[in-house]
Amino acid sequence: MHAEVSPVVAAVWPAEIGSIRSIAGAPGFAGMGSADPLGVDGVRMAYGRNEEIFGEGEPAASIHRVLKGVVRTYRILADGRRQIADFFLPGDVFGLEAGLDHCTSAEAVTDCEVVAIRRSHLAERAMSDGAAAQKLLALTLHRLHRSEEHMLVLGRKNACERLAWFLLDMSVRIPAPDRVELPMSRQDIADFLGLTIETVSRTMTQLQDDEIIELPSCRQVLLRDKTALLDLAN
Amino acid sequence: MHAEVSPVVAAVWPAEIGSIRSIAGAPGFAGMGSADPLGVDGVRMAYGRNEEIFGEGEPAASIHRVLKGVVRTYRILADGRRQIADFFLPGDVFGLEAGLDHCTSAEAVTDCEVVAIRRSHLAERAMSDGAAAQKLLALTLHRLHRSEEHMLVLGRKNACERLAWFLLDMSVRIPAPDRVELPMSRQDIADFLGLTIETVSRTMTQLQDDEIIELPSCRQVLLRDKTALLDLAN
DNA sequence: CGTCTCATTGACACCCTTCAAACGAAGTGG
DNA sequence: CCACTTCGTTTGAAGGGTGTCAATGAGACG
Repeated sequence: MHAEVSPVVAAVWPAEIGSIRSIAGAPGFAGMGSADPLGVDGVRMAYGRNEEIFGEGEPAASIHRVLKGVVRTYRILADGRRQIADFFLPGDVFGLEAGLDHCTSAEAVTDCEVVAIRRSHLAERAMSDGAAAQKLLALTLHRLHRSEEHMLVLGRKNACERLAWFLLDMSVRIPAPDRVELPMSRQDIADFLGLTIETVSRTMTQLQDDEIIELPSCRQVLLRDKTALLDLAN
Repeated sequence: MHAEVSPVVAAVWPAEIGSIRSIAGAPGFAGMGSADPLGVDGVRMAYGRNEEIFGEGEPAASIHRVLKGVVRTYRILADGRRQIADFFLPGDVFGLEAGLDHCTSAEAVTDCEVVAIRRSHLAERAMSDGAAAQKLLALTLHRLHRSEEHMLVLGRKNACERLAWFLLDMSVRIPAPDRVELPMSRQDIADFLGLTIETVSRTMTQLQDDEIIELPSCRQVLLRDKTALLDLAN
């Protein structure tokens, strides 16, 4: 949405730097990035809340791994309807693309830091190192698996089931056994689950009325009855 | 895209053979499999209409490539709701899994032939041959791309837009410029698009009434006004 | 011709969306 | 410290798009 590029840093890596807000404190900012689990060096970057990390149609020169914070990837239709493909938590990789360009956009849900890993470097490495290639494939397959589950949710589940699935998924990924601190807004949840913000809100309070969850605040969810949630989520 | 079928075929592995109907005519039924574009030998198999190729939960020992016919992969909920993940045409690869087991089921939409390629062989090959690994990754990324587009359709498009998108997609993949011979039933289309069979049927006739398509028979669709379709599909 | 399967059409209900307003929390300035 | 604004969330009322249930129609096959 609003990518403020620092004039100082932009000179170094013009196309790759987001806002430098959080990165300012980071020590080794002028050298190479940290070596990713994939075995390739990357460039560390920071983004403010709602800042765009990359946009649909831009050349996909890098894949990204979340270090801190939460990221969303999404596609939008001409009239503004948005479908969030997924939320990415620390450790997760996003921005995997089949073609040369990004076919989804990515934004920071919260202030966050990510490593951008050049595809060219990655390809080079993967070509010679079978284990690295396998890791990359495993990541992609995992994404595919999640996508297919998401499709089932979007195509065949009702609002209540969708939300139950979402909350359970978040509680597994956060991970905090039965107290989930949602990093995203109701609008994000709605666009992730193929619903409207009103339906998400209504369904949340319904689950609370049924004593399945509890909402101390709108970002905090206590999973009171996980069995019921699992039952709903199928 | 289209894999050419070698006349030489398939070792006899009882556990892996579907119906032998179509295979019966094949001559070299006891030899090695044909070399797949991925560079690994596979076992050729044939399946009759609606026959299961693999089921959710079964060990995923192989990935599959369609040689002839059409395949669907899907997931089902406990109460029978089904979401078809995709249809696979000749040349397409399906059965890519992140874990050890299949998390989707696969069935023959029409009588079909597929090659089953052992994951162990593939992994072995990919470990030493960087180009093979890259091909496999590209296939998986392509699947991911389609999944994410499908998610947008399921989460954010109405019945008319979904059907328009589906028909255009089929017309590209078949490929017959503006006469599409649908290989699948209305129920399959419904379960692919997250609709009911009745809604699919009604929407089809609505598109016909609007002179956007024409339905000589229920399996044959003439795309009269592709511009209108593209407009609907976004 | 009868049967079976699949597709189409109709009537009605309901879940979710839309539109609108009220509410609450957080931040700002007086 | 308290108005005031702003943003996000919740709640309400009404309407519409799809689903559900049921009946009819159309091919395929024996």
